Amino acid sequence: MGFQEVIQKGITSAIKSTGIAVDGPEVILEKPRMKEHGDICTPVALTLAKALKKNPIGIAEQIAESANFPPDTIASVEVVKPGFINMRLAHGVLVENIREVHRLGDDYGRSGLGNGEKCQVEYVSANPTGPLVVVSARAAAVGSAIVNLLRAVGFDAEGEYYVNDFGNQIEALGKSLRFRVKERFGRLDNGEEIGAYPGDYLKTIAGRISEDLVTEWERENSVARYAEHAANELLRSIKADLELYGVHFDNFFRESSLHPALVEKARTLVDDKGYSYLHDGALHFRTTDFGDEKDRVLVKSDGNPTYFLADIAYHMTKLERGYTRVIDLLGPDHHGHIPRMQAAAKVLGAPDNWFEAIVVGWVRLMEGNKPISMSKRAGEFITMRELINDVGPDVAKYFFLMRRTNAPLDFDLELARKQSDENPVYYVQYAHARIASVTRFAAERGAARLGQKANLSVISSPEERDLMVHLIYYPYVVEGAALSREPHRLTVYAKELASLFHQFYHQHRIVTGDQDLSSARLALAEATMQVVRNTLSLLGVNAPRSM
RNA sequence: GCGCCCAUAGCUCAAUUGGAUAGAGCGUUUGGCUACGGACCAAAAGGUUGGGGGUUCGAGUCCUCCUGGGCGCACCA
Repeated sequence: MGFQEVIQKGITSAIKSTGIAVDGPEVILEKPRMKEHGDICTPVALTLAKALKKNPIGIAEQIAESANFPPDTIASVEVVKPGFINMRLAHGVLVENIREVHRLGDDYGRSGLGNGEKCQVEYVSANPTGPLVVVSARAAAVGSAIVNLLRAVGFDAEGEYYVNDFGNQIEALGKSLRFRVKERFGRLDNGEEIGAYPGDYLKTIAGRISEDLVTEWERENSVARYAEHAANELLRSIKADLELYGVHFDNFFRESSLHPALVEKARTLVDDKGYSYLHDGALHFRTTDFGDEKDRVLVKSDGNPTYFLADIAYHMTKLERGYTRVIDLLGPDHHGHIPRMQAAAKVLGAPDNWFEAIVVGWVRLMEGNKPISMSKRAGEFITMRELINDVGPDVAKYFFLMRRTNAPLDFDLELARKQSDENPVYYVQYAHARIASVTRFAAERGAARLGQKANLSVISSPEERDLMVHLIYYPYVVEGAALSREPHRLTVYAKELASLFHQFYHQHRIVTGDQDLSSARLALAEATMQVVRNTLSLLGVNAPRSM
């Protein structure tokens, strides 16, 4: 049981034992914004005052007086102004937490909250019609961080990439590749145009196709060969880019594998539930019954299934595969899909809240304060690979994870390139490297082993205490970030942790002639290093021991 | 026109999901190492949270209207 649960229990039973309320509200604990307000506080008396129409201060005082906590957890309880109960943690609980960090190591911050529940995060899922661009880089960073977070709190989470290797866009891709191939061998017809995908990358792919193969494909007179080849080549390079970025998917699911059987099955399912109807020769899904603004087409009047129907089939497989919850990361231009997918989930028989959509906000690349213009149509855009080559995977990921996921993001390349104190990534990594360096120094002095058995009661300065308080909150930050799917909380936490360490380091020398003090401070520094590493690991960012 | 998202210090962003005096970094000004990493630390200045109204003990956060920006509103994916 964590320290918060212990406090919660103490307050809850105080509310009951004093007879303030038989069935009190959930005791919400918060970290006060200001240090003067203690280490932890609760506004529960304010909530109670509202319900009971009594004076909140009085209630708070009653709770404060009768609350019992295990020894060495709470040092002081104070009731202030409107009715807050502010508490100060005892040194013992902070010390015990440092030992906990050492004991658990990489597992500190992990929990079994999710009970091994099987869930899935689908992200990136960009069409294999070109290289990944920067918005996909953001989705990749966010998606993989969410998977890491869910695993950390005990969910059996998987990351999946849905490959749209079917349909009109792929056919258009085939045509464009065919153009590049004919261009290369000088076989272009008069007035022939490249079509939808004019980017140079198809030239590269065309350049690797042998003339024999081309002759064979031309004999079949089918763009399908070109399309299949292009999609496979592009998917291969997308996978390579993701590998370079350090983002690993558990599965790549191809849309083509849904056709035709599963797509047909999905259509039948909607039919059988009575939500489909024919209109103008096309089969429609009455998604308006579930709050969508208009009904959506499932089968076009030419007999071909829409993307939406395939997507229903895809989510049908997710349900069949036993995920109790699926989280889809959607591009900023796809937020309109949410209502129809919710409708689909209902008709598929999924439980409430089974389908969850997160919209990843736009990314605007900046060079200082000058936006970089990009046009996908003209084939001019900065790819994810170019971004990684420019600033490195760690910086790229960290920048994407600093902002709330659904908010638009300005990515300043000029700042990202800087290896200096202006760059927030290095600030955090520097703290880790600095501690690693100190431990090396301590080892030379033979002080390293002392850290393990340190008597932490000898440290008591404000800087040390602030650091310990921040460390004790880490598991709750992980939990909150996971449950709210907000990985950016981790970057905020990491920055604060690094800052508190730097303050401590600046104020106190760790390795001194005083062995007791040295080993105690070393134990604290090493615990900090461990938590920095755990945090960065969830973000998918390296924690270098030197830089 | 309808719907969704965004708007917080000069810039980039936080704000424990309705809590206390809205906080950091960068930039600006000023100061700080003869010992463990100066990619660091400290101090100052910087705000009508886009605007009006409402809900209540309490609003950046919730409801409403308005302004400005982005994106959707295909028998495309």
